[in-house]
Amino acid sequence: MNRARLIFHLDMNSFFASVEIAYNRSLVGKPVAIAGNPEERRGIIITSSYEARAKGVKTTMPIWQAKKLCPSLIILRPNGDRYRAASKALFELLFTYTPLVEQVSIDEGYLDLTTYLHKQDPIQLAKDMQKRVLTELDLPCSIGIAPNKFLAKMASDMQKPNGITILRKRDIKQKLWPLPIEEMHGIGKRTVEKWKKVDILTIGHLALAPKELISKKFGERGLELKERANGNDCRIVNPHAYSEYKSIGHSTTLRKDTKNIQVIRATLDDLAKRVHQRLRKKDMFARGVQITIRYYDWKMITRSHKLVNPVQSHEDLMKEAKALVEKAWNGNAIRLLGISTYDLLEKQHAYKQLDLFTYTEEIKKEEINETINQLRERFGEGVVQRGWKKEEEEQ
DNA sequence: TCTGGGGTCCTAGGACCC
DNA sequence: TCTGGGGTCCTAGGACCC
Repeated sequence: MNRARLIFHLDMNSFFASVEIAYNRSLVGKPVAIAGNPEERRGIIITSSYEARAKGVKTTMPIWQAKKLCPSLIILRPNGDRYRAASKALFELLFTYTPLVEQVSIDEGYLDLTTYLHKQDPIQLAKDMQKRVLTELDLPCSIGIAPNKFLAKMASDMQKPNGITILRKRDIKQKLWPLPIEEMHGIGKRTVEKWKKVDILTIGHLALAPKELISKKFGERGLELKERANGNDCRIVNPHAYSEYKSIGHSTTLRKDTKNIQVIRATLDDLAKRVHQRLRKKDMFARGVQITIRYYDWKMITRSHKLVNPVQSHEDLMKEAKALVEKAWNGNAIRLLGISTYDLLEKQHAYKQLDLFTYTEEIKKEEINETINQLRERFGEGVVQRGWKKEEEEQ
């Protein structure tokens, strides 16, 4: 049988807020929140420090509501460059332990330390890692230690901030199964009620539920979750997973819901420009374009289109997006617009593909010319010309 | 004054081909 | 007159996560 693995899940604690506090030590111990434009309606809480959370401030809460709960709340605009720089430093640090680091998002990742760790105590190793992140980057984190990704993820959530939690398979009955079903990673608030309806209220209920019931009500996905609830998860730690972009897009909530075609067009143009800039920066082309419309009533639709030739330019993206929006828009007031690209190709592959296209066109032309020459040789100029003429007429 | 913006993955139906 | 089944691609929608 396979040897048991040793997987760490490292999760930064209120990452954006912690980075801001690391930059400005006068914020230490204060309720800090990161939020979008406070003057506009898109001003929602993105994340907040533990002092703010203690007052009830939560992610996605509108600013005015957070202020009501915590009048002394210090609100900061997000500073993406800072967070990306901190994230880069974090993962560089993690890579000093093992090359088997899989970044999952800007602030969390898995490490496979199975071969790295011969005799060393995993808890000691985690303590060392956590201490280095804290002293070298001024940032707090929690670490989960387990034989697989799912258990490591659940473990890192159990103690925050600055926790280290070990979750062995033999611990799951006691530590994992009592948790309410909504705390299971992979079960969101949209399906909680569906689980509860069949009397699955805890992770333990899921683990012990009859396979037939799960399969019937929740399909393949449900069976997979049941396996995980039993502590089984054989997904590997893949260091390349994060860099392989599957889609690149932008979306924006408009200042006001609108039916104004000029506003819609200008917004699309801006989105197309930004998507183009990101594609160009990554040297990528897209073979698919998708638009998103969210209406005033929160109803959302998407329309997508596959392309024969990969695109990257602002103009091409705008052309595709505009056509999709014009076709899909039902005339109701629009709240949000988005453009996304998918089926991405790196530049050299895109060129290869374009070249191949040109190449086959060339071959076709050559073949046709050759045929004409052969006809000329056999029948003389007149016949050939009549032949071409005839074809044109038919078309 | 309810509810951002970046993503991934899964499902289901229809078209089309063999 | 009736009429299989599998595979792939495309599209739309939705759940979920950070």
